[in-house]
Amino acid sequence: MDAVFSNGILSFIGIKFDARLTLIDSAQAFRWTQTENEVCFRAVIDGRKVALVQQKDGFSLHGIDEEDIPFWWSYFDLDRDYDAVVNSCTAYPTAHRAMKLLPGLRVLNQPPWETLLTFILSANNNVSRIRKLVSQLDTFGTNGAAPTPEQLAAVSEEQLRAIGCGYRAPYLVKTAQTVKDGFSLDELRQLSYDDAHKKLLTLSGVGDKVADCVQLFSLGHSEAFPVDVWVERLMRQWFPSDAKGKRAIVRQARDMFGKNAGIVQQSLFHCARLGLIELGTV
DNA sequence: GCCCAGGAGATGT
DNA sequence: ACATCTCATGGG
Repeated sequence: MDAVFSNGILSFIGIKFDARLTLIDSAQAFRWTQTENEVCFRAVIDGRKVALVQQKDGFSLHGIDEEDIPFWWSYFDLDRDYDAVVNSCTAYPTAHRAMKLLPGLRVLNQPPWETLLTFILSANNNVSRIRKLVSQLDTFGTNGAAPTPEQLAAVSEEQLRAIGCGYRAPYLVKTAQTVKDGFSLDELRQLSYDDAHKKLLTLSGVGDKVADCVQLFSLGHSEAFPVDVWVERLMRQWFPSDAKGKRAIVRQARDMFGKNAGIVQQSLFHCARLGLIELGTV
């Protein structure tokens, strides 16, 4: 894979990347919009306004600063060898098949605070509405960026209900206050998966599933295995076991896939949602 | 009108 | 530790 930077444009050539799938359909990020003949994508990530163009053999980022190249390198998870992940799950044919069906799907490393906000909003919600709520929440931020913990802590529960947050409104206010008061999300990167998970559970609106999403999509904890209604169904059908609750399913998946559990989960999730692999109704 | 959505929190056992 | 209920909101 080659990376070339010139005049605010950073191009990655020779890499498998499906922009539509990774940035929008995969439901791991909710800040990207697709425009202009379906090859251009735009977003404000951690205050950085960027445009991404899908190329035949890679993608390019427009309007970025040279000093932010490491940020974007991490964001798009360019250090990970996805072929190695595919090869790591040959013992589980359905997982191997799912990985091969979606070769351009990557797991992003997003800014933790933004990620925490979006997945608190995700609770018992659907993808299209999560995206609208994230967009609405940006009205409390600056220049299209997500509100900072300080900005959000200054917003009332009533204001959040007014834009449609519903019963998640108090969760957002409390967690914003907690982070404003010194809870460090970045420090969680240095902790083990289990220790970071326990700390995340102390935040309002964060349970096992949301914690796993934050760990997988923003803290580099690739062994995190978020179990939502889709993943629970798919695990019971494609990998039958004696696992009773969701916690047991998480343990099962981590036993099967180890450090790659979260990466594999993304492909399984999308194959189920898109119907690429049959998922009956039980 | 009913059921569902990348669930969490409170309560009761 | 586990089951059950409630919590807004919009879309199918």
